Amino acid sequence: MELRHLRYFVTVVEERHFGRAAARLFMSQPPLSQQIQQLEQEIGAQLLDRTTRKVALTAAGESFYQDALAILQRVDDAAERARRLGRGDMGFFAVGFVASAAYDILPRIFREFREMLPQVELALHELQGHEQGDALASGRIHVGLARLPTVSESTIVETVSEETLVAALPASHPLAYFEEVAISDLQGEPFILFPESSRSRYAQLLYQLCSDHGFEPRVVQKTGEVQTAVSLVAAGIGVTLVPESVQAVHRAGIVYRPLKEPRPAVALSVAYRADEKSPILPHFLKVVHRVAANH
Amino acid sequence: MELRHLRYFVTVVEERHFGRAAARLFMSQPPLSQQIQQLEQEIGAQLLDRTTRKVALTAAGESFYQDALAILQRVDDAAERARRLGRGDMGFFAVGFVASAAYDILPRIFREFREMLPQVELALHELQGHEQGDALASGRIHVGLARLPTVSESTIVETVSEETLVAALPASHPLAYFEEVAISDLQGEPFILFPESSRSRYAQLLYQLCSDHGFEPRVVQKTGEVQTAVSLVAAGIGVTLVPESVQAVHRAGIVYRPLKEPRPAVALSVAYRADEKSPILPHFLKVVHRVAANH
DNA sequence: TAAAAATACTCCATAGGTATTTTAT
DNA sequence: ATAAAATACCTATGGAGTATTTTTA
Repeated sequence: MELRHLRYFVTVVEERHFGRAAARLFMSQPPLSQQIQQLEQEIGAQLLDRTTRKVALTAAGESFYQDALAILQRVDDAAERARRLGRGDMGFFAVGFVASAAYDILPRIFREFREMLPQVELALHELQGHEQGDALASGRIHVGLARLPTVSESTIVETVSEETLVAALPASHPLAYFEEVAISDLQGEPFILFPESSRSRYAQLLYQLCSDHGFEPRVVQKTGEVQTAVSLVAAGIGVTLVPESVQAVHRAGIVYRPLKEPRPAVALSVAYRADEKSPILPHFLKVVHRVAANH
Repeated sequence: MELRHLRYFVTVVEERHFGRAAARLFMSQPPLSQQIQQLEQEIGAQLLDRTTRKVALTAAGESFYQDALAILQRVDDAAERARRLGRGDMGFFAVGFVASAAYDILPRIFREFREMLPQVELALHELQGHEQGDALASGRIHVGLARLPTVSESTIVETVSEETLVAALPASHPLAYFEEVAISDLQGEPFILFPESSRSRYAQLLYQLCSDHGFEPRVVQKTGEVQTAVSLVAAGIGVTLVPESVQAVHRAGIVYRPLKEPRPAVALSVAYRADEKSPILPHFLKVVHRVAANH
C-alpha cells in the first residue's frame, strides 16, 4: 500500500464517481479503477459498492476513508513540522551566558529573538566563561556568550561588542565628585573583586589592569556575582570596575564614573562549535549582531 | 511522497546505516540513498547527517521519524479495521423482532452471537411483523424476525422454526384437567386476543383457526402484547393460544395445554433484503439456524 | 440504451540494480 | 587505508494511457 492508494481512494469517495475523481487527479479512469481494486485486494475487503449508477461506501470503506483522511493530514503535518525544524523556524536552542551579559544585551537579544521566532524554545544557562567550552563541546548549549572566551580550534568565536569599563563607587566616595576616574586613583582603595580561583577571565583582566598601573588592588571582599559586587559597593564596602552595561543596574548609594583615556575595554563574544548544525544558529547570530549594532 | 519513503527512512534511522538498512529492505544501497535524498528534497530539510562513519538524526529528522512511525502504525491499524469490518467480525447490526420471539429464541440467538462476535454491536428493535418490511426497506434493520412475515420480491425469507400452538388457560379452568385441548373445546370461552387493527399476521391466524373449527371467538379483551395476554389469562379473565415457546413465561395461576392433532403451528422466519451487503448477515443467519436446530 | 465501471493491451517513467567514485576518519 | 555513502548509468516493473467491453438502472 502506498499513499497514492489513499489519495485516490479519498478522491473517489469525495466524488462518488470514478470518472470525475480521475479528472480531479489528472489521470484517466481505468488506472484509477485498477488502483482502487489493488487497494481493496490488499486490505482484503470491499471498500466501495459500485454499479454504473452510483458509488457507495461499505462499512469497511467508511472506516478506511476516515483513517485515510487522518493519515494524509498527518503526513502533511509531519512534513511541515520537519520543514520548519529544518529552517530553524521552530525547535530548541540553548544559550550559555556569563552573568555580566545578563543585565543589558542578553534581555534585548532574548526579546528580539522571541519576537522573530516565537516557535523556538530558548533555554538560558548562566555559565562562567570557562564552563562554556565544555558545555559547547558536549552539546549542552548551542552558543556561549562570554567575555574573553577560551578559544579552541573546533570553536568559532565572534566579537559582539566592546564595552568600556566604568568605576562603581559608593555615592559618598570622594572620587564620586569627579566626572572621570583614573585607575591609578584607585590605588589603596578597598576593592571588591572576583575570585581568581573561579578562573574568570574577567577577574584576571582586572588584576592585570591594576598591575599595569603599578599597584596590587587591596581586596576587601571577593564575590563571583557581579550583582553582589554592585550591592557591596552600594553599601559602601568598597569600589570595583564593571562593564558599562552594568550601569543599567540602578541602586541607591552607588555611582558609576567613566575611566580616563585610554579607556580599558572588555569584549563580549559569541562562541559556537565549528560543526554546529542547528539551523537556528544563523538566526540567533543575526539577532545578536543586530542587537549589538543598535548598541 | 509515498509510504515507501517513510518505510525506508524508518529503517535507515533504526539501523543508522544505509547498507544494513538496504539489506533489511531486501534492496541495494544506492536506490535507498536516492529515495532518502528524494524524501529530504520534497520535505525541504535535511533529515540525516551522514558521514562515512555514522548516520545521525537532525532535529527535523527526529521529528519526522516519530511522525513516520505513527503514520505507518496508523496505516496498519486502518487496514486491519477495514479488514475486520469487511469480514463482519466487527461493526454494527440491527435486528427487528416480534414480541413473541423475545421469550425463547431471541435471547439464545443474542447470547450465541455475542459470544462468537463480541466486536459486533447488535441493536435490537421490537417491531411488529408488518412494520419490519418498511424497516428492512429503509435499512433501519438488517434482518427481521417475525411470524408469517409479509413477503416481497426484494426480500428473502427463511423459516427458522415451526412452533406448535398451545392453549393458555387459567389454572382453575375445567379444561386444565385434561392433557390436551381441542380448539373446538374453546368455543364460547372468553378469549383474550390481539387486535386485527394491528394487522398482526398472528392475530389473523388465530381468527382463522377458530373460523376453521366453525366458531367465532368470544373476545373479552384485546391486547397487542403477548405478555399482557398471558397476565390476563393468569388473572382468570379468559383463555388464549400462544406459540409453545411462550411456556417459558411461568406465572402462578396459568397452565399451558397442547392442542389435539393435527396441531396447528406457526412459523418463525428471518427476513432480509435480497441485496443486503452487510458481511455480518451470513454470521447472523448461521447463528439463527444453529440455535433453531438445537430446538 | 446510455452512462459508467471494468477489462485488454500498450507504453514509458521511475524504482531498483550494477559498477564506480567520492569522502571522511 | 578503508568503510560507507554518493554518483553514473542501465534495466525492467508496474503505473498510467488508449481502445473496447460489460454492466445496470
